[in-house]
Amino acid sequence: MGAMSRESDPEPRNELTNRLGYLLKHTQQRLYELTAAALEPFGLAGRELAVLVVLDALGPTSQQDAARGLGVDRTTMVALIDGLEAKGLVIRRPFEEDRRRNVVEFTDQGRDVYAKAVAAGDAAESQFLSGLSGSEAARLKAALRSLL
Amino acid sequence: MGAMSRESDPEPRNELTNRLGYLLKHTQQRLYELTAAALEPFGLAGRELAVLVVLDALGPTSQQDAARGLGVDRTTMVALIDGLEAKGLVIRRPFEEDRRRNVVEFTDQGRDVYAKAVAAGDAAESQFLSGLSGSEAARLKAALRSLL
DNA sequence: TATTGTTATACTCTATAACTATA
DNA sequence: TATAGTTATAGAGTATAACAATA
Repeated sequence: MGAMSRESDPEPRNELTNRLGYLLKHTQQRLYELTAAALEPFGLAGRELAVLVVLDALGPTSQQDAARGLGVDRTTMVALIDGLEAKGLVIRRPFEEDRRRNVVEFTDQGRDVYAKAVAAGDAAESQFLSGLSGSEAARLKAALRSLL
Repeated sequence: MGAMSRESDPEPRNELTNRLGYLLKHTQQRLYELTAAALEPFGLAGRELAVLVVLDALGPTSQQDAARGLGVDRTTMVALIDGLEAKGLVIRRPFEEDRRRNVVEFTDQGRDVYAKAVAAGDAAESQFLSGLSGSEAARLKAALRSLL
């Protein structure tokens, strides 16, 4: 068995799995795939649910603030809101006190879909974390939070 | 202070920071930026170092196996090896026992740059983790590893 | 028939620059 | 002068499809 005979052993990775960058990237990717599958019945992408979570957290909000809350550029938020609005989940309203801004808020349908989608997302997250104990999962989140 | 006055409070995020997907994506992104800065003096991108780590872990390897080890498609690996070969860090050799394959291996310069770059990458990772205790950091890695 | 490397191509996600309107 | 939203555009990073050489 020389070094060229690894085709029967696709995952040695002893070194890679000690690298934080590798671990973060691949866990993120796997959770993203799980979440995408869980959200598919609602016609929502993972990042669309993230926008709705921000809107829910902030209440009726300008696109700029929503973008800041999500950590993306405001030009990126335009396209995200376009998509959510096309699906009838949010609406843009003019903001009278500062007419440069829009107010973005849920539609009734949006609230309904959001409630179901966020539950499905949470279930996917729980399933993803099912190999960890409750306190291990909590410590994982706490550690990540403190790194940000 | 209505909901539209958040421009002075760019990071409420009480809900977002409880979502694992958000935490993973953003910690990954921040570490990636730190690592990219640390590797810049060596003319290496973060994912190029990752390829070199795989090559180091596997020894002289086919492109296909390197791709599997990194979790990318083999067509993606072609471009990555192209870049590393153009920088003189690795070479492709024909593999006589199976002439469909290349053997990819380090050049002398590649070994040298790799040693320095991986040290710089490790330093960036340590700095990123400096807010955690040693055992917290170890538990974080262990938790991520067990999720994969 | 299956696999390796390659190319051409396209898709997703994101940002930068420039514009309009408002402040 | 500065900010909010928008558009056009471009750049990463990635994958799919199709091909030649080889097994």
